[in-house]
Amino acid sequence: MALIQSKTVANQVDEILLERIRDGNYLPGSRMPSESELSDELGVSRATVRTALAKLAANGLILRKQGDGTYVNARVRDVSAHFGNLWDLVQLIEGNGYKPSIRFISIQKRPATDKEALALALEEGDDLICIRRLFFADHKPVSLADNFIPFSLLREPLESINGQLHIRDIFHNYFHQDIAFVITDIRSTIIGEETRAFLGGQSDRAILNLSISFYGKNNLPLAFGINHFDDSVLRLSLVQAWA
Amino acid sequence: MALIQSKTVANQVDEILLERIRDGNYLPGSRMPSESELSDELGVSRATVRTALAKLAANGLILRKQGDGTYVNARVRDVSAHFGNLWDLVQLIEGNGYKPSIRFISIQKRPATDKEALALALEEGDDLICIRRLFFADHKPVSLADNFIPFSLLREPLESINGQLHIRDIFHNYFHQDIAFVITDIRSTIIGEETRAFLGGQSDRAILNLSISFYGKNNLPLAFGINHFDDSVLRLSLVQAWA
DNA sequence: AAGTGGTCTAGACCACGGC
DNA sequence: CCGTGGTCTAGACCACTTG
Repeated sequence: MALIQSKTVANQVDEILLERIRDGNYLPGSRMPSESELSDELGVSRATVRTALAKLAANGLILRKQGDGTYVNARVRDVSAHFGNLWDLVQLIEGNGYKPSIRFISIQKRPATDKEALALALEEGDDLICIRRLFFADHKPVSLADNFIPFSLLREPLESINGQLHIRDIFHNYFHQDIAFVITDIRSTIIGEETRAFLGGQSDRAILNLSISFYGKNNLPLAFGINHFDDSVLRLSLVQAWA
Repeated sequence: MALIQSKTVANQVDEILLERIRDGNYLPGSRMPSESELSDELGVSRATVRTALAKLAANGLILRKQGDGTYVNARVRDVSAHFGNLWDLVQLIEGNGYKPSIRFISIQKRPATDKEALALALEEGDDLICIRRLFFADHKPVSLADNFIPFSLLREPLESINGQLHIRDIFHNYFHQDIAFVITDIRSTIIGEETRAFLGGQSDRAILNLSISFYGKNNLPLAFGINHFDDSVLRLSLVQAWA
C-alpha cells in the first residue's frame, strides 16, 4: 500500500479516511465503502480498518449501522472540540473558526503554597515554576492559562522554554516526561479582577474555569493548570458517540 | 469460563475486571495480571482481553506500560464522571458521594418557538413535548433539567412516561428510537430567577449550563436538553487518558 | 439471499522495560 | 534476556438491514 512511514498502520488509515472526508471524496451524509472494500483497497486487514473506523466513530465523524453501512456524519461541521482535545486551546480556537495565537505573559520560580504543595505532592516551600499565557482568537483574548510545575522536574534551562508550545510538548522537551492521564474539573465562576485585566469585558460576568491535573505514568502529579475561559467568544462544544 | 449470559464477551470481561478493582482484588497502584494470564484464566482470546482493558484505560482506571505491565490507577477515587457519562446526572451525583433522586416537575405539550423548531428540524408551531425535572443530591437540588422532544416522535401515551428514567431509556421505551450521538455545549452563566426558584442560593452566582443535542442514527435531531447545573455542590470532574 | 457491521479467535512479530 | 504491552493478520461466525 502507498503509505508513508509514520506511526501505526491503523493511524495511517485513519488519516487517509479523515483526508477523504475533509476533501469531500466521502460526502457528508453519504455511505462510505464497506470495511472489506477499504481493507482490499488499502491492503490491510479488516481488523486494522476497523480500529481506524472506531476512532472516527468515537469522535462522531461517522455513523455505523449494522447490516447497512458506514455514513459520514453531516452534522459535525460546527463542533469545536472532541473529547480528548478539551485541553488543546489552539485546536479549540481553530475549531471555532478563529486564528489562534499565544502571548507569553510570564514565567517565574517561587516557593509553593501549602495548597499547591498538596496538589503536586511536594513539601511546602519547594520551588515551583509558574507559566502564565494568554490565548487569542483573532487577536481577541479568550483564555488566561496558568500552569504550575515542580521545579525539581525541570531538565533543561528555565530560559530555554518556548512558550508557544503545547503543554504536552513542553513536558516532553524540557522535563523529559510524558503525560499519561489528566483529571479535569469544570467550574463556573464570576470573573475575577486579575483575570479581567487580561480578558476584559464586564466585571460581573460568568466564565468557565477548567482546572487540570496532569499525571505521569508513575501515577505522580506532573503539573497543575487553570484555564480561565471566556465562553462568550469561544464555544466549548463537544461531540461524542452515545455509549 | 463462569460468565452469565449478557452483552458481549468483552463487556463481560470488562465488568469482571471492574468488579475486581472495586472489591480490592486488584489494589490501587498494584500491577494486574498480564494479558496472557487473564486470557488463560478467563478462557478468552488475548484480543478480547485487550478490548476490555482498552476501555478501562480510556476511562483512566488503569495505566498500561509497555514492557512492564498494567497498573490500577490509584488516583481515580475522587473523580465523579468519565467522558461518556457526562449526561448521566444520576451517575454524576453518585460519583460525588451523594444519594441521587429525581423530582418530576412537569410535562407538557406546546407549539415550538422558531428557535426550537430550527434546532429540532421542525416547522414553526409543530408540537413539542417539554419535560422538566429536578435532580437532587441527598435531598439538595443540584440540577434543573429541561428536555424538548418533537411530539410527532412519540409512540406511546404521553401520560405513561416515567420521569425517573434516563433520557436514553425514555427514548427507547416511549419513542422507539435510539440515540446515536450527542453534541454538548458547555457554558457558564449567571443563575436566572426561574432556575434559582428551583436551585436556591445566592442570586448573582455562576452556574454551569450544559446544552445537549441528541441525534439518531439517521442523523436527525431527536431532542434538545438544557441542564442548569449547580457546581457549588456537584463537582464536574473528568478523567481521561492522554492521547 | 446477499452484504453489512459486530464480535471473537489464534497466532505472529515488534518495541520496550526490568532483571 | 525474557515477559510485557502494542500492533497486525487471516479467517470465522453472528446479527442485522436491505432488496
